[in-house]
Amino acid sequence: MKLHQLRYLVTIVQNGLNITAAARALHTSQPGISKQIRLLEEELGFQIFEREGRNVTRVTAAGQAVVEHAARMLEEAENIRRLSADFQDENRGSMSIATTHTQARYVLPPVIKQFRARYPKVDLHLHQGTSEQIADLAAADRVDFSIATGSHELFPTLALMPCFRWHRDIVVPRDHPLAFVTKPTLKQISEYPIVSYVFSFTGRSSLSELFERHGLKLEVALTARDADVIKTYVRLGLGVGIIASMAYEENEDRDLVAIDGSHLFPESVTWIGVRRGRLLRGYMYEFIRLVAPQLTRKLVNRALAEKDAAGVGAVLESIKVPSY
Amino acid sequence: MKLHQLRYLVTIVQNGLNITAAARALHTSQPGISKQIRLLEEELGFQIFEREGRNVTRVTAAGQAVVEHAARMLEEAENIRRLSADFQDENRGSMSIATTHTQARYVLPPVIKQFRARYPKVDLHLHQGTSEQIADLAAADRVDFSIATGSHELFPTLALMPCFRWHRDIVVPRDHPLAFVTKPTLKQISEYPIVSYVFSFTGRSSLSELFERHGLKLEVALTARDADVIKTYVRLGLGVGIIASMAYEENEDRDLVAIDGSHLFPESVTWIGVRRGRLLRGYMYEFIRLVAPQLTRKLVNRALAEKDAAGVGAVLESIKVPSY
DNA sequence: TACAGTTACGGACCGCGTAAGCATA
DNA sequence: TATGCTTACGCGGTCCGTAACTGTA
Repeated sequence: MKLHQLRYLVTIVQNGLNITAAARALHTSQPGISKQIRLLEEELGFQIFEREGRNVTRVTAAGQAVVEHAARMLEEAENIRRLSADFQDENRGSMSIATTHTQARYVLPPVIKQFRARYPKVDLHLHQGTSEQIADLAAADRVDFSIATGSHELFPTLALMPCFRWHRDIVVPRDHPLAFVTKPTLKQISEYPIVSYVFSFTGRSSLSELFERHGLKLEVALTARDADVIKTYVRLGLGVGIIASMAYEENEDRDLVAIDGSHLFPESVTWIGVRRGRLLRGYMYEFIRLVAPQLTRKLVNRALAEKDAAGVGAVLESIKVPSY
Repeated sequence: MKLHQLRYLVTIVQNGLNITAAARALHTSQPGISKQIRLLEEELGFQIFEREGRNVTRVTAAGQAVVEHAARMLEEAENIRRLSADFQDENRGSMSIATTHTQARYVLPPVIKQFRARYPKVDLHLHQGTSEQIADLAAADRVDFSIATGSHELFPTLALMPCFRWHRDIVVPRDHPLAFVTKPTLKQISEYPIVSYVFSFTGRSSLSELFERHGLKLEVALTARDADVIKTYVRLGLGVGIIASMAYEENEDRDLVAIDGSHLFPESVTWIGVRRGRLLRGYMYEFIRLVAPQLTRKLVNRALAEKDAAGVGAVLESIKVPSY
């Protein structure tokens, strides 16, 4: 049993049992992989893959068990390499983040700016996507961090740590009737068409449900994927915008009025997720602290050492999560 | 980074930083190990060992971290090999048990007999010793199972699972005055010298303390390490014996009377311990069930998957532990 | 006829063991 | 002088890439 045989094995599984694809991913030749897998199967004394003719079609039950142990071994090997990188030059390395539009556009810029100033030699990679795309990247271990809101169930392998709480703002043009109301009611808002996020209208605790529960009719003028688009159409007078409070920018949005909607809409929490059991580079702890000062190195380590989401929850239960 | 380099590394640590000893343990040459360690250090970019002249004297902080990750990798590798063995011939293999005299002499014989009948091709190794010796064997991962009573704190890396509860018996010759008392009091017993286990007189909840709490004087005639010796001296009329209930044998001990002492002395629990995170062979699950039917395969797996003793405790909290 | 995997082969590399060298107690 | 680690070197095994072959959609 060799480490690279195990690496081949899990890469084949990750590539949908396509050996050629695995070979490309590993920058090596396909025959080499085939042979090593055969040797491994020979050594273990049982088939890892079921084959139909020449093609690999399924993982056997025994094979599945091997793959799981192998994956854990490779993860530890990766941890040792990260250790090595940290001891060689703790200021050099790379860091990849998958996140949603709101975080990437409004929350992260000042964080990234500070981080870059402190660690100029760290290569940064930012991937923007939907929750599902972020989950895929995280599941494939293609990113170091995931930063998003809600949807805990999409990220079963990560330790999700709360960064900050935030609420919704109602945004209207300066001359809009609502601009003169300090604490509008749902009923007052329902008199105008709504412009908000697509995902604010799906699932439980959606805007639609909220209005319905109050016996109000909700007229949706437009659903968008990000606050920039929403603000644009609010400016055009299409309706009343409901956006994340972080998305209202004092300077750029002077022509709009943001009204605190925390008395109307449920609070949300932005979390940062790291694959459990991972070893973080020194600068990664610093990055987390820039996003969420309450997440100390010690706390993060304890959370990452937990073996399931429930354990992580227990560790983080008592920490104070600031408002944005 | 190669698997065998990591194996060399942890073996050196296990052998007190003596490379020559590690080479002997690994059945290979000392220069080979030295070289591989140097290569590993070169690859990682930092020293794992501190050296004074030519001798290895300490593990560096970074090295310690590497050793820990490496140990986990090797454990997983071992798990894969065990998987392999199980799929090749699930009835063949080996199994080693470290246990105390009472368990080895009175509890395990019928268990082992059944096990041998079911799995004749499994090599059995039984190591008898004190709690401390058992703990050492378990810590060095030299045995598959530890079976003992009390002293949880000696076994931090094991998952300790309760097998059965047992109490103490008072044993006297058939013609002894106490032989005619069904439910003797501590006071009645204190009128005779006591013959019992060495360890029954040490630590908290010891016999001495028990008698003292009741304002009684305890006269110790003899302390022994096992019940066979105790019974022998009880036969000689040296005093009243206090032994584990399992140690009274209906057939062999007809000349003695055993009086249930559960109303006088605290109850004990015999547990079986397995290193957490280990993969067990099929027959090992069967062995556990022979010792303790309530420990199902599923339950054992859940216990072994926990990451600390507290987690194991939580998993096993609700199971019913039979009396012997 | 593409595509995926196997078989065959030569070259490069690498780990092991032996033997000799060096430092320390 | 014994112990323990390093250096040097040759052998054997192994892993890789290329190329040719086989089976399948």
